[in-house]
Amino acid sequence: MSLQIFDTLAREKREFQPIAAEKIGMYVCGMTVYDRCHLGHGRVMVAFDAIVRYLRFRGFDVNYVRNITDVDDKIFARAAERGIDFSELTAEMIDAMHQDEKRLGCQSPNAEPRATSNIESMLKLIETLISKGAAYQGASGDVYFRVSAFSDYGKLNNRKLDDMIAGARVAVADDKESPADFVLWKSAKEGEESWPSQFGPGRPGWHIECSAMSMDALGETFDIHGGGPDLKFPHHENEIAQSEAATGCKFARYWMHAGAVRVNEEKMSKSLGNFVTLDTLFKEFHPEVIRFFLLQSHYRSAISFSDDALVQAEAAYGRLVQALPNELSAPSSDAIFEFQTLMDDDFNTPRAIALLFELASEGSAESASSIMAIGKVLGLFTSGKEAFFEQQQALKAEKSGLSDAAIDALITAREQARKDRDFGTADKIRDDLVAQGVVLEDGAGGTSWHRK
RNA sequence: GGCGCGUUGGCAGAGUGGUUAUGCAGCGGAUUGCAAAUCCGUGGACAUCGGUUCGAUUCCGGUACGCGCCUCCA
Repeated sequence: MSLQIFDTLAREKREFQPIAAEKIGMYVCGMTVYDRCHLGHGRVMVAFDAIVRYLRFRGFDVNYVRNITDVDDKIFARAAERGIDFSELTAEMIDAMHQDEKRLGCQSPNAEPRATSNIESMLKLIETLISKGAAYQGASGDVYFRVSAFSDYGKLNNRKLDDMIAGARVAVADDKESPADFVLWKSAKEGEESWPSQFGPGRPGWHIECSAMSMDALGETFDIHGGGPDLKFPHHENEIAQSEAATGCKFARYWMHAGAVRVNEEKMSKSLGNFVTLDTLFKEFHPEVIRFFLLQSHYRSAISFSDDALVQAEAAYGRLVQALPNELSAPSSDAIFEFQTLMDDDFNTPRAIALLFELASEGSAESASSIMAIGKVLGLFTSGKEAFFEQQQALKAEKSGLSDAAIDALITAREQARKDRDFGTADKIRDDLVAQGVVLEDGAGGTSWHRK
């Protein structure tokens, strides 16, 4: 049985064969830390976290590297707006990102190289590119990558250079040889944050950091390079050009891209302003529900976000948590085998989740343990059965105007009415509670309740 | 204009050349004072037009609609 991965560059599923038998080097483009993460960021984090977890379950020793872009115009602009130093802003956002990630049940990457700590390495790479004729310094002092020096330019996105220039919306700098050339080193203007270099004070262009840091961490050629859907072009195309032009070697062997999160048929994005931050969502829904919602779609498909979709996911996930075993025993080897078959086909998490439901309806102790075992590989059920429901109830209680004590008092009143066979009053109390999101359950041992 | 993706039942979302996806919701039943929860059962789909085929939702081609990238964005 072999693992198939859809490779963006090949535009088809390919059998996965790592460079070294048991080891995988994987680099994923991370966040530019100038603002809080939104659901689109969350999707990339969760998708690659599930992939890494599965690869590890599959026996691979994965070295998962995800960068932090902490040099960028948007960062400087936001810091200036807030009147703080840019490093203060990035420290705050990095911290927030780590919290969001943790709540989503993601394991930390093995390394998180930061652009500001790797400028030396980028300058070395730029130097190499210049010496090979693949880069040049313009009159403005900016250093550009010479796209014409890399004949494979456009291979990731299946584009021809001529077509790109023809429809160019690229800002044309006067000192560029070609509009498609992109900046490697940006010379500093008066008052801008800058780092010293042989090209004069300035800061790195966006793409060069990923080439430098990924190759530093994983070597000139490594196994998997991933990222969000909007990085395919130009970011990843440019990474390939820079890296391969510098080393003469193949850069990443498999390219993986997550699909977009959509809102009303449109991509969730900063520029459209239609994004929801994870932070906001966590106030409405348990983080595990968000993760489950994300995993319910295949990592490459577009996923439609709506409040209703999350409510559906919440109901579905709750059923699975309910089916979790009270005492863990050995999972069914058949179930585990099936899970592996499904995931081996380009990480089919929606199908794996369907398997979870099939196991839930079996209802045996073994199937319950299988749910737990499989869920663990997907990074689900991390809170455990009781804690999950407790946390979820606490979340809902916070939004509710009705205190636990008030609910208990109403239930006591209803109990009395029921004893008096005054079902009209009893039902009225119950209906009022339902209207306020409180559901009663009359059991043998009395009435229990939960918030919905 | 270039490159690419999608269109599956009320909604979400997999997959397959001929056989049940799965979930949420709905409906019927068991249960309940009535409910809730649970359990059992159940209806409902493959945008459109052609082609290939014994047979296509699944392969090929056209059409329509939607979406993404081509500028910062995960």
